[in-house]
Amino acid sequence: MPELPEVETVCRGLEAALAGKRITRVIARRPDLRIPLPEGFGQRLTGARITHFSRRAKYILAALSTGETLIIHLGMSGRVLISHNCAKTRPGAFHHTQHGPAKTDKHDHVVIEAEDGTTATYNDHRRFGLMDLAATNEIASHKFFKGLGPEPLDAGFDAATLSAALKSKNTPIKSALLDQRVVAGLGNIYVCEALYRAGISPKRRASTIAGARAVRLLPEIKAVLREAIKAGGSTLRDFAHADGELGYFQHKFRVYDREGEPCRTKGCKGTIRRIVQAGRSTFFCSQCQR
DNA sequence: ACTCGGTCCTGAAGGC
DNA sequence: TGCCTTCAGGACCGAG
Repeated sequence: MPELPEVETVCRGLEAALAGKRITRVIARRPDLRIPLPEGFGQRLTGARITHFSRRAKYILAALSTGETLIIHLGMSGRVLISHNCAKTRPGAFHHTQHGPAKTDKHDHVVIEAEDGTTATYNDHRRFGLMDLAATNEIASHKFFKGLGPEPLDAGFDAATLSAALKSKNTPIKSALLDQRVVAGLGNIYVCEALYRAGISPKRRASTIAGARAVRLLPEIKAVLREAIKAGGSTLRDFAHADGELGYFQHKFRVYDREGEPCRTKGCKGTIRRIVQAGRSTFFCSQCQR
């Protein structure tokens, strides 16, 4: 389930592997991802040089020398597998990058090959992900991006900003934080984790978070994201986590997927509960989250 | 304008 | 053992 930290990790892996290189070949085995690949997808990419990769919310943006930007969303099962033509730089930890030609998985939907033989293979068994191409100077007004809220790790995202966004919201805070218009990039896991760290009940109305509770919540959102990026990034040097895995951070979940297990807050006798909010699982401790 | 539920997809896991 | 059902999730879309 790639959320902001996983997407950031994949993005850094792509930057290290492909930035500055020219695309020499594109294979679109399966054009029907969540939305169809754009018209002329392969032709528009082939020959282009990738200037750099960046991330906005859960989207990866690859700026191209052609004036277009390749937009990638990993959905919930999307991965990017990187393989190098040179055996010495091959990570080896992943079966997809063993010696010889990489084995083609039936969910390898798009393969992008660079001039030096480096390939990035987009694999997505549920096809919730997507790729699109748009003019770089129109990205900000592109439908995927125009309604997005602030980046949670930007310095400008402070308690006052969060407060203002929550003030008029009548949904539970859990749902509000999943709303990409409020803050961009959070998903189910990190919302649960941030609320737990801040000691705030996911059931509480978002409007009641504005003010003092937002001051408490804001640094926890930033902290959990930074820690998760660090966990992903720590294994990035060998590109092992350019594939969207959760890195080692999944072992650090304090509430997510821990239903029935004891709360880890010191002195708390609570048990982690699971409830469903807006069709999504929420994990929390009703003892120390108020 | 705002909120909610349904939808897409398929592999994993649980039930009988 | 094996079939069937259910669940997971991000973002969009339509209904209320």
